[in-house]
Amino acid sequence: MSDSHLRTTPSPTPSPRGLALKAELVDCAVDVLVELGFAGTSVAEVARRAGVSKGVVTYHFPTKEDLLSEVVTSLYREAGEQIGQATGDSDSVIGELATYIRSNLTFVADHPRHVRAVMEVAANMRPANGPRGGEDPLSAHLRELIERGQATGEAADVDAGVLAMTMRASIDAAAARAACDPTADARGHAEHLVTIVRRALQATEPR
Amino acid sequence: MSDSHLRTTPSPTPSPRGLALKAELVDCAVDVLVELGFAGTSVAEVARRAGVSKGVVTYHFPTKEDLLSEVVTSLYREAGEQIGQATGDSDSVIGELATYIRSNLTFVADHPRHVRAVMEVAANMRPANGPRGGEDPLSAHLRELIERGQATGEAADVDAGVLAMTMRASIDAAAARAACDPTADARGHAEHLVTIVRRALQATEPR
Amino acid sequence: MSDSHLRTTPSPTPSPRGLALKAELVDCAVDVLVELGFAGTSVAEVARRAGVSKGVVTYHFPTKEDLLSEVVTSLYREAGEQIGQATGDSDSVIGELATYIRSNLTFVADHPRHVRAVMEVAANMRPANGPRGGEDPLSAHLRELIERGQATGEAADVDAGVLAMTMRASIDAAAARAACDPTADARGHAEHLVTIVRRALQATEPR
Amino acid sequence: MSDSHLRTTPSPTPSPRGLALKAELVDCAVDVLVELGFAGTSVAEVARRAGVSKGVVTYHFPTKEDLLSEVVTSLYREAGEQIGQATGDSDSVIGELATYIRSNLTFVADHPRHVRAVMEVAANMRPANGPRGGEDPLSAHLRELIERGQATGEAADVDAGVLAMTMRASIDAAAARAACDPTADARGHAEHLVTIVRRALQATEPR
DNA sequence: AATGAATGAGGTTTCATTCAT
DNA sequence: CATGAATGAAACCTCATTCAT
Repeated sequence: MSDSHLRTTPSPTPSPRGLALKAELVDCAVDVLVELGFAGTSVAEVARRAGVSKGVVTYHFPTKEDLLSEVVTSLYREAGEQIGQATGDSDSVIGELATYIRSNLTFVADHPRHVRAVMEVAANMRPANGPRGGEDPLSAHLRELIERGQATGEAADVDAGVLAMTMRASIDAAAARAACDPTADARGHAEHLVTIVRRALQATEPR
Repeated sequence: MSDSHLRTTPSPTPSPRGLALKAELVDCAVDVLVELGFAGTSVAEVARRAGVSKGVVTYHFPTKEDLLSEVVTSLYREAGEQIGQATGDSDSVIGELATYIRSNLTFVADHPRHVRAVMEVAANMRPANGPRGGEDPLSAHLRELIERGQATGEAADVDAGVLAMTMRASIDAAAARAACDPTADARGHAEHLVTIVRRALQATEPR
Repeated sequence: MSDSHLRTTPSPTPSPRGLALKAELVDCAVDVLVELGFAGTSVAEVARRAGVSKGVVTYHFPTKEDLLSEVVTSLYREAGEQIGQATGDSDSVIGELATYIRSNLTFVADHPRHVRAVMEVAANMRPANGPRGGEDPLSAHLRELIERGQATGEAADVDAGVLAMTMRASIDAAAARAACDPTADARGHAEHLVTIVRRALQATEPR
Repeated sequence: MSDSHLRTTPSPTPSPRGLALKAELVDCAVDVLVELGFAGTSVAEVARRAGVSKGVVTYHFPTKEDLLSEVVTSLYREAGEQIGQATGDSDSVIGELATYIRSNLTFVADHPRHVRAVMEVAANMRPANGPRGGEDPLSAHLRELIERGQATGEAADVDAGVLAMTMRASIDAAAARAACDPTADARGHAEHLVTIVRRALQATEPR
């Protein structure tokens, strides 16, 4: 008890004040990313928009990377909460795909700027070990879902990998659009995309 | 050579030598963009790879933006030439869409690095007049094509705008993949995407 | 404790608690100076090692310079106490010199880290009034001792100033060595240095 | 011949202009080191004294460490040239020691500021692998010289390591003094130190 | 046409210090 | 007494750009 007060960096059990400011800084970083792009995003600009000194930013986020990582992480956190509780017809694979698309694009419609900011970061903050090939994990999940449907005969035999990539790409494109264009209708996009996917996977009528 | 007085800007009737060097510089810029990303791309690095002094670069491209614009423009030029002469079944809309997909992804398969470089630039070098909303012109062209097919009854009544966006997004995603992952099969992607689009546009009950 | 109104500077009649903490902070500063060097010594690092917040340090030592000065002063205080009570053959000058060397290097052998820390500070924290020329006071004291011996004929006629500087330099070098290298033998150095000095001061032909 | 003009960093075959400026920058760095100390030495201050912009310094010395290293290296280069051609009585070990002392302190007397600057750098720019214990190589050379004399019986049996350290320390102390105090007499110091060393090594009269 | 040199703005980060609680 | 938060100056470094040769 006597020696429980260490630390010279932000406390692990942060004061509400500090917590609120951190969130505010992340918000400002999102704005800057969306409006000025990754290359145009500087710690100084974030501080300026938050109305604090540059030092405040580096106090809470010792490194620029820390700040941007938090932009990404906080979105994932929110997405996890919101999407996690979205459940649809999980009895059919096509139903699951529809739920996936809808919950994704609903989330996008609710947080267009944050989503765009994360895309900006993801596109530019490359992992240390060079550009990674391989399949995107989000697509991979979709692909497995599709393949499951194909195994049961519920879904037609189109290439699962390509369809998965296409779905993800379509969702991301709608997200990008929604972030820049307030008139864009992400939820409408979802419905139409569901239709497209459904038609693509429709078992061909055994004449 | 025609006249001997000093010029301080690149000749309006450029010498073949100068042209070749410009092309070389663009090539090197592509390499740097692919390997180091937009943020890592500096004039100095391009010059180093080209084996020339930094001054040479700024002589031919007064501004960094000029150089990067040329990276983009030259790809469009090449793409226009190669894709322009690709003709398929232009009697059916679905045939035209297939040709579009195939020629696009064939081009991507042939120039993966250049394509990746342009994506890098496009993602980061935003137009001066803020983020533009509205429909991407490439998607718009596809949408019109689809709508034409729907008008004739050849294509089913899925949302043309969403399908167009989805097609473009799928093509771009495959391009991004191909640029990073030499084992990726852009042409295979094209065929599978054609299938997906065909199924999506198939009139529902031809019975 | 005598009065209960707020104070904003450390109490003039410091509590034992405060005293102990100040000593602890000085100790930590010594550690940091030794391990990270002057340039690497920050208030934050000292606080971290002491397990207190940065504010505690600046509370007890309003200025970084105050802290480092205390590092120096406290060593001098300890040295004064320990060396002051060291007495040897004070009947002969050479005996006094030997005692000086031995007590100095004994002290060094007992406090190698603190000594190193002070050297780090002394080398970098220069007096406000520019670099001081002139004779180092410690050397001056030695010089006077030697000159006294020369006046009585006990010591040979070598240059007292140079010998004094040389002795001090040798002691400091041994101190520096001892601080970095735990295998160094400061006390052995003392004996050998005594021998060297004795030979240097030996009347030439006692015959 | 056509492709012999690479490089975007200072040319390996530098123009006389660049060479002169580099030397000037090193000179200014020496001044700053002497007057402001290691901790007070900033690239900006060096640039200010040289009357050039900060960028010029980092153009010629990409890193602060590069600049300081050059301060050290250039002194060693000059010292090597000047001391290398100093030859004295190399028939006796004591003669060699005297020559060593004299040539060292002559050099010091000729370049007091540069020497002081290098000491400043050496004291603070610690090698990456922590503080190194062990014997200083310069002392080691002296020790071997002394031991050689002892092997032949020319030199008395005082501890060679301690005497070597003491000689080096005395030389360095005189150098430090000379850099700050223009009235200091390094050459005089040399003569008196030679006397001290000679007496210390004098074979005791075999009665 | 081409080069090396120079510039200065701007970026990230560190840090001593101050202050409200 | 003690703390976490905030500040702003200054450090090093990168880089697009300009210019004399």
